[in-house]
Amino acid sequence: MLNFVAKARQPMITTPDVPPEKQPSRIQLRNRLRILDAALNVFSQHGFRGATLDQIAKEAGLSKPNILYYFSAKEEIHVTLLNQLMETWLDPLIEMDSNGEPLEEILNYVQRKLDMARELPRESRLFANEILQGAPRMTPNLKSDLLPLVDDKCAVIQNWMDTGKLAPTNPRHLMYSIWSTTQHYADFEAQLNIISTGDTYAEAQMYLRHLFTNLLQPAGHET
Amino acid sequence: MLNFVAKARQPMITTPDVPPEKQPSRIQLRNRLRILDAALNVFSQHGFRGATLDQIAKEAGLSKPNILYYFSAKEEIHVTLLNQLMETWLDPLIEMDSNGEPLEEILNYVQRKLDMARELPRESRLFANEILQGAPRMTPNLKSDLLPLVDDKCAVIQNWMDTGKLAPTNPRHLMYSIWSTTQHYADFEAQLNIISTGDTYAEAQMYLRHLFTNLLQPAGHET
DNA sequence: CGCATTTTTTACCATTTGGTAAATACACGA
DNA sequence: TCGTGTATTTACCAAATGGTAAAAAATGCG
Repeated sequence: MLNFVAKARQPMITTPDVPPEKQPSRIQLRNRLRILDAALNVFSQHGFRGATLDQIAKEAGLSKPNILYYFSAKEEIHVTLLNQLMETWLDPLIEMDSNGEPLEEILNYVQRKLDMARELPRESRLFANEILQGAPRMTPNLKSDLLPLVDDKCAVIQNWMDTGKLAPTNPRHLMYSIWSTTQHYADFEAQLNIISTGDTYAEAQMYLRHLFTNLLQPAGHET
Repeated sequence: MLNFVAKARQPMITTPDVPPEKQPSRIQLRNRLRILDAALNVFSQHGFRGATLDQIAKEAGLSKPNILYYFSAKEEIHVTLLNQLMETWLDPLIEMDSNGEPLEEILNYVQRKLDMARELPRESRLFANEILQGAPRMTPNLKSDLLPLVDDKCAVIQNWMDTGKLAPTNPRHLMYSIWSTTQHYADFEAQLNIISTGDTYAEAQMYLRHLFTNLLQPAGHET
């Protein structure tokens, strides 16, 4: 019997936990990855309730009981994905440097978010699904991780505006609009595939740069 | 036995269909509305696969077989909602007048979309769910209704830009950004509830007006 | 009222779903 | 190579799910 609880990324060099819990074997590592990858496909497309273990099992190339050998329940797979996602998701915002050049920092943030939409569309959709459903399993994470981070970075942006380094506007809604415009390219891909023409991401990059530059360029700095 | 096919809104005054199909009774009208309302709650929160007839029945205050007396299958409820949604959804864009004052027309469109996010959040989420899942049941509608409309309106906007009435930018991506920023307030409500401060919609209205005015105001027209 | 039609309920059903138990096959270090 | 823990399969199960048939109840109209 296996089923070690998802203590995902903690390096845990400091306290060598009382039960010495041997490290996972190669097979465990490989299969857990397979399962999480398959589950990401399924959950991001159908949401938690709409996804089935059979689908995940099939996609992972494993039997259903075998999946439940690595994860004790459907929900555990989901929360594991969600926890991993939080890190990835917050990272670009964390990187925003209060000592950097303000407009460049914002535009960089937009660019990173757009890159993530292109490179990690499944993750974007997993997140969108979770929030659409009322964030039943993510509310604690959002409160503990996202909220303080947003508060912090909005204060930084507000400061940039107060000191005339950025044109004044609502920092929170600026953030919302960065999130929505960039994630839209992943979350609404099915719609864009129907109505889009040309290289969507290349166009998006130019357009968004233009959009946010115009908004935030302080007066008298037009190029 | 009932179960008349959803030929929803067609006034059909012209051709009085060969089988004279008596019009639905008060009870039918009331119960179909109840069911659709309940289904909108459930589908918009869980998506098609995640929703169950039992949930819908419970929420509608009817028994499950009774629901299947009015709609022949779960899917039929869903497509009925989706069809009704298309009309509502496209309406603000249809209203955009090529003879109006360009900037005002765009800002009006943004305003309408934002109003819809506030007043019809369930519809917004139903749509988002459908697209997130790859638009399996809506692709035909999008191709037949949305695509030509978008092409048309983008041409109008392009014309406004070419004639100097709007600052030049990518009309398609302008549209994407209007959709994403406004719908975000409905679709990501769970997230906003956690991190927002103050009157979100009042702030959003001001912010979005500012954002798109800055983008589209032709040079030399700053107020 | 009397009766046909409409609406609702009761009792099902086959399939799918998340999950378990136990037996079997496999890997790998001594 | 042998044995022990690891990994996988087989065979299940109870509950949930979409849906049906037919009886019962309610409606409404002549």
